[in-house]
Amino acid sequence: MKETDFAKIEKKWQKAWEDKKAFEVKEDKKKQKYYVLEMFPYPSGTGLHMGHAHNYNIGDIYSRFKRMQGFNVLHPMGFDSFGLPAENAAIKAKSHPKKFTEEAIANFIRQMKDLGLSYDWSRMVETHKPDYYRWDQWIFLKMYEKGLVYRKKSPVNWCPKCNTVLANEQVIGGKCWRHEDTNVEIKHLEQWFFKITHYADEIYEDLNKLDDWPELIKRLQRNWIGKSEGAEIDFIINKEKWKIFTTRPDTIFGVTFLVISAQHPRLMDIVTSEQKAKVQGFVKKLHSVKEEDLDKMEKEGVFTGAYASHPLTGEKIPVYAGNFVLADYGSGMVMGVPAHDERDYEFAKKYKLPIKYVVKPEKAEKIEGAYEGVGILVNSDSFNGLQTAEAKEHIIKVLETKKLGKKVINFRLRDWLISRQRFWGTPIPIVYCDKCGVVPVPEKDLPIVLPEKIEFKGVSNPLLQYKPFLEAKCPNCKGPARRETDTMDTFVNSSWYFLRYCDSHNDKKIFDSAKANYWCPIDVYVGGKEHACLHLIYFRFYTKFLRDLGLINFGEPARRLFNQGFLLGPDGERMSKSKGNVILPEVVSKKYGIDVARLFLVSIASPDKDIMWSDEGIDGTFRFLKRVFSYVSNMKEGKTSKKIESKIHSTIKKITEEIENFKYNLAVIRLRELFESFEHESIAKSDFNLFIRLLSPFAPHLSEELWQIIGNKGFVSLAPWPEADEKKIDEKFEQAEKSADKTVSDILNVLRIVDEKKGKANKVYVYVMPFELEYYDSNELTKRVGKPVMVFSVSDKKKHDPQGKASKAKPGKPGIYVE
RNA sequence: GCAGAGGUAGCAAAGCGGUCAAAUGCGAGGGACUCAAGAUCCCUUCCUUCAGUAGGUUCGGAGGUUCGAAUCCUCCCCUCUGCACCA
Repeated sequence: MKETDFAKIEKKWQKAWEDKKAFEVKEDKKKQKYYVLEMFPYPSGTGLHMGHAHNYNIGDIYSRFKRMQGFNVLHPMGFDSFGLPAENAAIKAKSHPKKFTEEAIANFIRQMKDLGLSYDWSRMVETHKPDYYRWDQWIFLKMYEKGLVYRKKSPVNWCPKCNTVLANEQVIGGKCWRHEDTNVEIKHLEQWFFKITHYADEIYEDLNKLDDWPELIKRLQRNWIGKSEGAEIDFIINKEKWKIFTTRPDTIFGVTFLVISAQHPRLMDIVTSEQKAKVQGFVKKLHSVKEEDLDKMEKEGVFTGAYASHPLTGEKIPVYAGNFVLADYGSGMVMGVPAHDERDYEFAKKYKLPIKYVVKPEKAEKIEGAYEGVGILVNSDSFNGLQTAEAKEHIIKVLETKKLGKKVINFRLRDWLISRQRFWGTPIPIVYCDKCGVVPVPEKDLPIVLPEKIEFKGVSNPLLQYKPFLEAKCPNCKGPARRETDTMDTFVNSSWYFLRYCDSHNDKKIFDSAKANYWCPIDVYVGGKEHACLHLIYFRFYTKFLRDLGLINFGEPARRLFNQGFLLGPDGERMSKSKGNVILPEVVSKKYGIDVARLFLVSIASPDKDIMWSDEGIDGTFRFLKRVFSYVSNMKEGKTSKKIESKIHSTIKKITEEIENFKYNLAVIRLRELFESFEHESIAKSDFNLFIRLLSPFAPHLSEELWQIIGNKGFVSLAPWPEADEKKIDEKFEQAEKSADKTVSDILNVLRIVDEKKGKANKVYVYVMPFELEYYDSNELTKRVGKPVMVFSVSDKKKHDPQGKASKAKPGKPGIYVE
């Protein structure tokens, strides 16, 4: 077999699948649906590399498996085609991003088809097309209607390289998510926000329902959303109520100071004239600190001169301005309980403020510093003796009756800033009218289309200078108005694409609800964990919003999430062009065929682990598949045996479970073991048919070819998945197989020793227990040992056994004689 | 600092209370085939021993639970990945 043949076979079947539309699906009430989705890619100009292939392969295996199991499998693909790289390329080439994007998409599609992925291409979505993004705009208007969109001037994250603002989620450790080396700057701008916080609680709580999501992702999301239950308590400063937020209302009797954020907009309202200069100096000093050093800063504060009165004791409590209190979380002011909070303790020590213990641990412990645990209240008036949890309830209740506080839940999650000062994104459907102000574009005027004739000259958004786009009529008064030039964050596009796949050509509606409800939610969603706090939060938010609009009847987009590991280059580094370690599918495909690569990728390790490409490793997979082909071309139809049937059915059982749990690596090992048994034993054609079906999800093209060679009709990709027949599985055959392996090595060991001591032996006699006779096949042993092997039962009177070796036989360990 | 994941034979990677000296692949070595090489096939690959199927020491380190631990518990060391003052 020539090495290039695999590639040729693959082309043949890719064409056949396409011609027969093998993977296109329709809603079918009679069949159970199954929706497998891989996160769609941004079509980058550099094309698709083996890392992408790995990702899609994982989803493809699953969808092929489910399809064979008889499910009506939706497995679509599309492109997240708005984004900066295309725009930057356009600026450089003085061209249009559409050109770059569509070239890149064409390239991606070609590459994906070469991978033999079983997509229903008829459902493809491309987010840069007006027939897609008009629905982004439509959703924007719906959110606007529901009060979930607002415009606000606020401090926002600005990436100087992207020349645009970023959402909180796109700032990673103070750097831009696209530019690891670029610090994000803070700018004060008027921007559009989606009120994702409206759903904060539900997004948080519903994580509990997502049993089949990785714990890691759920934990990251919980962390990001940061739900804290506590109380808002009023302290009176200058006869005015000032709120603080605390999760520990039970420690209220331990308050010895308050700290207001140095960035608090109303800070100066409470500062006394004597302290004014000091406070101003402090605030000024803070502003001079660079953004990156902010978190390394020591806790510092300055007395404001003001005193608050304690809501329960009436005590006078000093108010400090502090650098460690966040202005935009809670109310921007906190109570200081140094006895029970590490930070407050540090602060109190520094400024010599009193420390008052009000919670005593239940078990006697020596307290040093702050005690943050739970316990029994002391020094707390009528609340003494209560446990932390009950104390919280009681104190809140008392505060509520006095109208000095209430129970509240705070979230760390902020609203989603969606404005981007860039061209290549979904235009925000808003106009600004001198008379009417901010006016949303009516639905009937959608889509607001990005101009095609526009020129790309500089770095800033060209829409700002492009009059045909800029000049609009006010939908209200029909007077002149100016169009919004900011576009939407690309994560908007990817937040609902999975729904559009269900009805991707609908030009009347965003999608047909019945269709979406049939296919969704996604049954298995495959993608990287880097989206834990980005896409995977946004699309959960969108799903809840669209449900509340009445468009869909479910609130979670994906039942199960699978995070695949990264494919690293042969050097163990992330693949990148600059490192020169990129593995391209087309290169590998030419040498081995793509099925070899696909099978190899899932053989290396469990798909959720990071794996390293190895040029030697793939040879092993190549050898295996070549062996299968040469086996078929020399195959003699024989008779099946109970032994081989047992092996087949236990393999079916295990592989089915292993694929179900994404343990592809183990499934592949089982397949190889099964095949090895075939090489040792006589099998029937039907046995081999079962093997091809098991192989098919992993090596789909080659399996089709084998299927055909063996004389089957139709696609093996659409053949039913084998069912394990438990009755045919017999443990003793597994045991026998192990014993045979052991016997082979024992025989060879004896032969070696005899060779050394007495010279060559040429015949081998094996004495087995009578009931084991059927497990030892002399043909098989002869083949493996390379010398004629005779198998006798120990009870056989006519056996050849001059040295009485038969007496050494034990169950599973036959006696051996050589001469 | 806090939280999580992990450390298994030359490498990669399964195993997660007995059936474990530990699947599988790669690499390495031996053999068969061949004039030879390659391909292919068979075998070996922790150490010792040997007409055999035995013994010894292993699964980051140190203890512990158990008749029995790579697998469970405690402490320690190392690696990775998140969150970094959210009150």
